Amino acid sequence: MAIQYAILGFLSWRALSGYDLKKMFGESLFFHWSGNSNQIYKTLVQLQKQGLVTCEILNQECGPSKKVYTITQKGLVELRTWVMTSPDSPQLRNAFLVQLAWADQLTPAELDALIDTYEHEVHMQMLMCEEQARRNQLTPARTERETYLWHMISDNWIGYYKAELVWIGQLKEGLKGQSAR
Amino acid sequence: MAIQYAILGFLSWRALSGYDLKKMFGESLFFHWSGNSNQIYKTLVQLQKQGLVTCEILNQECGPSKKVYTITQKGLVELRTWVMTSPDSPQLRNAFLVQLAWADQLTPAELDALIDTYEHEVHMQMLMCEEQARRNQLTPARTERETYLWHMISDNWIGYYKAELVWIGQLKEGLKGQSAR
DNA sequence: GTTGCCATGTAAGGTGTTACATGATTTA
DNA sequence: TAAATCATGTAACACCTTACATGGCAAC
Repeated sequence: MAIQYAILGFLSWRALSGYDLKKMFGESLFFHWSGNSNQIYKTLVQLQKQGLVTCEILNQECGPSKKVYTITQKGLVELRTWVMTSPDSPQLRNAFLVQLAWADQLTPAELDALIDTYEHEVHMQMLMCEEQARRNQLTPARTERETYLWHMISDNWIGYYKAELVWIGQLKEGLKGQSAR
Repeated sequence: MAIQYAILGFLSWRALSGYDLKKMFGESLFFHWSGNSNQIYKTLVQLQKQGLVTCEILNQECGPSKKVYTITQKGLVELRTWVMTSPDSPQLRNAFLVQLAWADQLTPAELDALIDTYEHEVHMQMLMCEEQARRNQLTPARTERETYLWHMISDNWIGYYKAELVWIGQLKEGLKGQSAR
């Protein structure tokens, strides 16, 4: 999908350093990148080469100097163009479903344990998402519409986890019914 | 996540050639890999080196000869071990949500068009999933429980797309309400 | 004086993709 | 004879990850 557009997006909000972006990606659950320096610093250099961002070195009084990146007009156009491209359908990568596909060799107890572990994992993830949505930091809110959009993005994630938990419930029920026979 | 376990899984069902696996991954929506030769043939060689599969060259009367891979006892143990590992929480990679995060610079009409495109994409994907679940080919059904598990896997995917469509509906409603103000 | 945060960067490797190369056989 | 299918494989590269290197400054 390319992290470059996510970076351009954040820079369209405000000027940021590589370190700022690193933290943002590291903390955000909604932007799924890990926030590793390698990718971010390299991408920033590349964006600068393409003329999509400019870089200003800021010598701070306290702490080391940093490079603050600002999006250019060209960068804004590039971002806008990308935002308008036809979205791909989302790609789910749920390793658990692959595990489940070959889980028939497990005993009923082992399978139950596996599902419980997954349930717990999903539940935790949901709580973290809700917490992050509640704290609502590092989200631009320049217009009422933008606030709404970001709210709906959180909603999408939380809704997914909720639906997943419901599905897990059905799965367990079904297996209970099966072993009773 | 590693395609190797998905391959081991299929081989635990029946002996297959690289070409068979390539087709399976290419056709299956539930196993998200593209099914490119590079990955599959290399992985098979690697699995053979590890002693998890054995290879038999089959000279067919009609058509070119092929290498048929069979899972070993060691391979079955390896697969079982992996299936029992603690599942990670699923990772959603929905580029559309990232587009939406920076979509406030679009006009209402442009945003509507973007959402409509996504809705169409998701709808198509759902139909394809349903169709594949209905055809129900290339799914092992060695026990009643395995049949049930594979049914629930389809269900998970289809449920996701359905939930996504509901969410899109809410998103559109919300935007309508917003622009009315 | 060691831990932790700010800040930038590199090295190495994992995982997956598209595109291409090769060659035989079947079908239109 | 041109195309599609069967069958195996390589090359190049995109994207992302963990781990490491460097250095200053702050706090305890």
